[in-house]
Amino acid sequence: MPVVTLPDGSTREFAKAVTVAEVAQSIGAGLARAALAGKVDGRLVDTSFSISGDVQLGIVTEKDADGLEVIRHSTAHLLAYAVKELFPTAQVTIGPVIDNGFYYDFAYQRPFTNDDLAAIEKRMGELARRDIAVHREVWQRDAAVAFFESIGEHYKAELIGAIPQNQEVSLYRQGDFVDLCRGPHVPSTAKLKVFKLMKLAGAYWRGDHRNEQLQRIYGTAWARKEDQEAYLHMLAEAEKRDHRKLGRQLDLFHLQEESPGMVFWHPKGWVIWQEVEQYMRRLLDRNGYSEVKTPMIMDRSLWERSGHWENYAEHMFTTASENRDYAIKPMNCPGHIQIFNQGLRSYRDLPLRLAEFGSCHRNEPSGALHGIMRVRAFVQDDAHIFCTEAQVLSETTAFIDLLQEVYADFGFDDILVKLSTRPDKRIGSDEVWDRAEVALAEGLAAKGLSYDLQPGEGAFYGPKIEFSLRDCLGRVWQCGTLQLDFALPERLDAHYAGEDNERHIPVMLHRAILGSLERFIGILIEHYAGAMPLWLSPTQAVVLNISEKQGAYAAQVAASLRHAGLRVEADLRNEKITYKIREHSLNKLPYQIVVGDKEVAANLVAVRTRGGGDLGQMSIEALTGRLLDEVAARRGTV
RNA sequence: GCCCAUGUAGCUCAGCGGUAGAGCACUCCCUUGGUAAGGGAGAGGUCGACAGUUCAAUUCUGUCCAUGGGCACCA
Repeated sequence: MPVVTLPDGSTREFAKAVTVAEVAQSIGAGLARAALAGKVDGRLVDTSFSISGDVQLGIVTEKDADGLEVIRHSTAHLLAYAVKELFPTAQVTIGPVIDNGFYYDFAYQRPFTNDDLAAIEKRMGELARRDIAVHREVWQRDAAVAFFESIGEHYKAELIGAIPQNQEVSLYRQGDFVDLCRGPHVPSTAKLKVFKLMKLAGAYWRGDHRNEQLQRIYGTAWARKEDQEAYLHMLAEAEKRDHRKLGRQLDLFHLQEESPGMVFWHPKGWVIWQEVEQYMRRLLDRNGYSEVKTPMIMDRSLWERSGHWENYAEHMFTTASENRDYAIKPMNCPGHIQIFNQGLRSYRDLPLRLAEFGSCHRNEPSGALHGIMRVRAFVQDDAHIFCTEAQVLSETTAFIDLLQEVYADFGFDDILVKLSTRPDKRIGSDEVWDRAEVALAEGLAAKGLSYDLQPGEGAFYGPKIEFSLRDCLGRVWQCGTLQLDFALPERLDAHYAGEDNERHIPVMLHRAILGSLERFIGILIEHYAGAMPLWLSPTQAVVLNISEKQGAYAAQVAASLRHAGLRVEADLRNEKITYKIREHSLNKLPYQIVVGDKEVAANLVAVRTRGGGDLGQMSIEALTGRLLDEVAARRGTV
């Protein structure tokens, strides 16, 4: 006599065991048609799931997040089904749900082509329209292994073989296609209406680069056609904002073959850089940091002592001279410890905060490079705080305050936090790691920040907190970091005299807010789609004369604004005003100052914003005040 | 580093076994025009690099380099 309690609190009693589908049918035919899965006591199940006892039940439809998940998962299976029909010798592996869709990895004797992709998508559509029922079957593990081996699916057999023996496994069957899967799945392929295969890629079996490479097919799937269209539109928007495209269009920087992963900053791009750097410099100064500069090249022995040579030699650029081997610094910390080590330090010097806009080089794998976001030469807004263990908490909270101020000033308000703990490859004892991990967690707790725990993702010398920004397209970028290090100061012989007149080893905090300036500027470009807030705009205003007669006045207006400290150009070219406005608008120039005979006569200017807003006529003084206020407030310009 | 794709004028791209084309940008001339493209003329390319096949290679093949999408990596 199962009693089913529905989400609204109402109950239904059945004379015997019923399936989720039958419960849905008892509520209404519409709901029965819409049912994709059920949620029984919090667990997602198929609509064919049989309820024999008293349960809480929710009918999952495409309106639920769970329903979308089921659709995507089932679409991944539909993809595998289509591939097996078209390429019977392809072997299936795994096909999980990811953000916005799914993928499925296959092993096949030749690479799939884009033509194959189109054929597969077409077949998926045909299979979906055939309304093929999806059945769940429960097998004994060993029988399942034997079955998949017998049909030549060795990867599946390996996966099932890893499941504990005597455990039952569930298989899903649709038509001729059978796959191992925990489920649940939609009851029929006809529920899968909105999907699109996106791209082909290579991926290692089980995510390990020592294994063979499989072929991954990515797809997107949605409950409603409008949702998919919105998603595809978002992708198109993201492409328009691509910092590589905008960097070229706006003449900010370029990259070229001769120095892969290293940026040539053009004058306009360098203005943005300098604004960012000077802003950070002022803020660090106000927050008790001392700026330093350390050598780019240091003897190999120093990197051996720091442990970097052992752990990262293959990713360091090296050079040699007069029988000495050097490394080009991949990071600034050993250099900062050299400064700390000069002279005898006292506990009274702590905390000592050494900051550097540190130019680093790392020989990143060629496949990792990505525009100016992932490069081989970069500058970090790096600093190292030498302190006592007792000071870690206050330094952590002060750092978080500073970081939040910076992100807010750049226009980011959605910040994600992750705490990464000890990796397998590490230096330092477990007791030290225990203390380090606790200290960071306490700092986060003190600021009331919630975070994701990433076990095993810490640096080799200590745990870390990572701060990521979510931009206006919802994409996440890791920028800030705070890394606790109990190991490196000891390795490089840093110590101070304590109040007890004993020798102590300081704790070191590695920290950055922007991360690399290259990457951060790339993020800014994409976040603002190139239309930077006024304070960061390479050219803040351009003065346009309507005809040659006003040339001298236009030049004088531009000079006056420049004198006030603004970055202003005069465009006196022999072109129509519409032509100039179009060009400067495309270049995302914040303010366009138009002067014609009327403005000259009245000693005024006509002001237009880059979004097309007409601010009308005003005096040069009024305009100057307005622009300076906007710069000071770090506001965005429409 | 691995898989796949791509590399033609400053940019975006077309083309093709008989050594190249468009649009925009650029230069000059005409035009002096009031809020997103006025008109005309001109200049510009060892078709990523190096080999090979061929009477002939930008085109076909191979190797390398770079870029793009993923994977792996990211101190």
